[in-house]
Amino acid sequence: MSDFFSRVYEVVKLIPPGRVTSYGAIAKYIGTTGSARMVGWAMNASHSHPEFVPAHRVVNRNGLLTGKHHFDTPRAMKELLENEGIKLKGDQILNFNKHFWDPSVELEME
DNA sequence: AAGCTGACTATGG
DNA sequence: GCCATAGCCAGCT
Repeated sequence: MSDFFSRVYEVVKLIPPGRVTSYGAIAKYIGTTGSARMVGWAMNASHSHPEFVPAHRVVNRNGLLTGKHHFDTPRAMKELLENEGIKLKGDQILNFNKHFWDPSVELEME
């Protein structure tokens, strides 16, 4: 498996409960800024990962649950997020800025 | 082997 | 402010 995927999974697993981040933020943290698609692709391949990857905590830059349809059930993502205390308006995360978790900042990585 | 697709993001009109 | 286009790169057909 590529290191890229391992790093994505590692970062995603580091996302605290009740927090969310964006594909772009993860991509930036890894160093593949601009390749946010690859992060999403890694999520799609997360089913090949031996450990659970909280992909439901990863949303797009708008705080929209774009990847919900890739879960077992379309509402699984929403249910998981609400279960962690995140309020949602349909597929849109409310107070997204407040729940936003930037690995480049929170992990104080340089 | 070559081309298309995709869980994104930024920029331009 | 919303719609269209371009850049990104690895996996799948």
